[in-house]
Amino acid sequence: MSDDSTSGAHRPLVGRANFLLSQLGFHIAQTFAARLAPLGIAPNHFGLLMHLGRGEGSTQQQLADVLGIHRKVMVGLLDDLEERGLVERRRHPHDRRAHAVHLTDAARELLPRASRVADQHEDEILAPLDAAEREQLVAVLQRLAEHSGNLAGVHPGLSQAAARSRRPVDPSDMPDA
Amino acid sequence: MSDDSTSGAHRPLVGRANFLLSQLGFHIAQTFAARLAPLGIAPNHFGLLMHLGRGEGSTQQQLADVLGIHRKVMVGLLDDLEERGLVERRRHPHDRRAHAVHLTDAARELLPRASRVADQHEDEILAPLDAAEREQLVAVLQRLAEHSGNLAGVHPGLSQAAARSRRPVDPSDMPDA
DNA sequence: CAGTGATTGTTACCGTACAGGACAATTACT
DNA sequence: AGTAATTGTCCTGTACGGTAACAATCACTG
Repeated sequence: MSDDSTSGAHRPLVGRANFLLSQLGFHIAQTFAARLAPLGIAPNHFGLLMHLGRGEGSTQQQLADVLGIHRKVMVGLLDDLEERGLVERRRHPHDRRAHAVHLTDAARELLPRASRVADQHEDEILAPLDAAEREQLVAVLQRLAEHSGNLAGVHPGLSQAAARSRRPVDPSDMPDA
Repeated sequence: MSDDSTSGAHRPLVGRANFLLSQLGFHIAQTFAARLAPLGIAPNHFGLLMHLGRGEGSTQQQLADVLGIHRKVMVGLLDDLEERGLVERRRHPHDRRAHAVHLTDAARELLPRASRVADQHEDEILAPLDAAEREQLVAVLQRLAEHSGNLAGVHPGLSQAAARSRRPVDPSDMPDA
């Protein structure tokens, strides 16, 4: 407190929770994208596949609403996934202008693998923590996420942060893999 | 564990620490940028100013090295800050091709205000936690950050995530301010 | 002291990603 | 039937990141 009178800006960034969270979050997003790249999908694709794995047949508009993105972005995401043979745009049974989005068998085979990648990634991130600390951290983060106003399970950077899956994985971006 | 045999992807994202950290980190970066926007700077500018507040006279190359970005990005950052009258590119005393970057009085007046914005922002993010929980969270995050391989106090998204300060602050991005 | 290579800051270029508006096809309402 | 709204898509302009190149200057070498 006594130092603040001189400049007020000397509190280091590494002691601020907001900086640490942002720094860690960005790093995690980067490394997760790198881990997912060999599977041919990006984190936003993974989130979309996860959602579809829990309920198919939705329209693109419904999916966009749930994930908090614009229809146009959903078009691009589904184009990517359809190109990789992971989703199908079927005709909607009740609305002929809408598509009913379904997973393919390839996606049902890929999804568990991607989920395992996420588990491994999480495990590596949390390596310095024991089981009790991990549990406590997740609980705290869930409280913070809920308070932040973000929709549960909806990543705010879905529309932009993960669209660079086309870029080949740069080894310099992967510190230890 | 018993459900994993069916699809393996049913573990919700909200229970994964890596997703929560990425989600929170992104949200924090966004809201922090919005809080900083009225001051006319972006988070990356703030980080640079913070660094300069602790030692002026460095060359642009030295600053770029410390912050882990390319010289070209530093040129843009300093262009922004110089345009806002926050930094000066003086002649380097020993190297006439390099610039010695110095803060202006306006920056010395702005820096404590920006620092207070960061404090308020942190306080809002951590609102659901009491003092002990906050301290423990910071300690845990520091451990994770150190293990992640990120340089202390260096934000990996410095080069890209904060360059949108020109965008006017969208009220829908500010949940409660 | 001349000369060659390396370094600093800057600019130009290119490819990509995102936001906005506009569009045909189809549905819902009157 | 006819009008308004919705769905999915496309087009365009804009901005950003990364590469290469450039003038100016320094450091080293003979």
